[in-house]
Amino acid sequence: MSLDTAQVSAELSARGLRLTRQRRAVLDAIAAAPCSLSPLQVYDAAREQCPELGLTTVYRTLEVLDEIGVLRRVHGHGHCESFVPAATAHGHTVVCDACGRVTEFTACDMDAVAEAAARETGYRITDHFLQLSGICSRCAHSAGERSAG
Amino acid sequence: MSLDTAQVSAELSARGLRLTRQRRAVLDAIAAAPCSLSPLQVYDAAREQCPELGLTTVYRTLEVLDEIGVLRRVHGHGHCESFVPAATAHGHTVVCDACGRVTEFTACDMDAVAEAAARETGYRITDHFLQLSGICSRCAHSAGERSAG
DNA sequence: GCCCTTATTGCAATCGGTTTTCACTTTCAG
DNA sequence: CTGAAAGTGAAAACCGATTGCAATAAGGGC
Repeated sequence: MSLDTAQVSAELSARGLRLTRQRRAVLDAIAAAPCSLSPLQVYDAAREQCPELGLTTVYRTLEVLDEIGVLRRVHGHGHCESFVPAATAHGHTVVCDACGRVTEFTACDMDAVAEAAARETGYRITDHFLQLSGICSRCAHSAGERSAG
Repeated sequence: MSLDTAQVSAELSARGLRLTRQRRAVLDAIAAAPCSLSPLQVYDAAREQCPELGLTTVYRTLEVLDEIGVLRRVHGHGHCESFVPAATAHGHTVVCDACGRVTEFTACDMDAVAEAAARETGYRITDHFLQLSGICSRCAHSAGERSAG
């Protein structure tokens, strides 16, 4: 997914931070994953590229990368916190219940929902957290093949 | 909020479960709270009414009450899991960023959003988690008074 | 009321993820 | 090279959640 190393490096150094080998490994692990990863999963995956990586560093790195907007936190698959690459624009995520794959979508017409909710509750709505779940096309296909064959 | 003891008792006994002093304390604590409570907060609150209540029991009780639909889990205020009384129907929650108050709303036209997401991603959408956040009218008022006065 | 069965409870131990501490290493500017 | 600051890993601390287990309490039958 869209993880431009040069851009990340620029984002970091703009804040006096550095793109280290460990941070690169974390980034690569998340970019390569087909689904969201928990901190522990990031740790496991990134250690294949950087075996001396410590779990502490993973947590710190995830926090940094989330802060600068390179990663996005999602509530995924039983884990309260998992991480995916932040996509281009403001988007939401769909999680596949079968394989855990995370896909972003942008067709988010939440304005109508937010407005209706505001009318009903009297709140001034400032933010929303929306996450859909379902079955991705790949899993739907393989399930179809299995039940058909 | 709508926590009818008699009805809860019926729900429980229909499943061979019992409405104990401890469970009543948990229910009362959540019903009395103006916002969602984490398990630990429930523990603290309920112990005022039932000092010998154990934290273990709180966890087990929350699970039971969630299962029978008396409580609802929400993602609230930094806590991954908090609990509020379940309102009448299928609804979503708005959380006030200022005071933590949780209000349910039913105006949920997610079908359109889900359909758009399905078109865009190819997923078959089966479920959604939506939570809005903002400022409740009470907090909006007090903030307005403060800045105006 | 009493007895019996079974749900329920509290304590203490444990677990697992997260955070902190701290001494050491790396990076970068001068 | 040198110094300052960012970054790191291992171990310990932390903390919420879970589990095992013996004691307790609730509710039905009598």
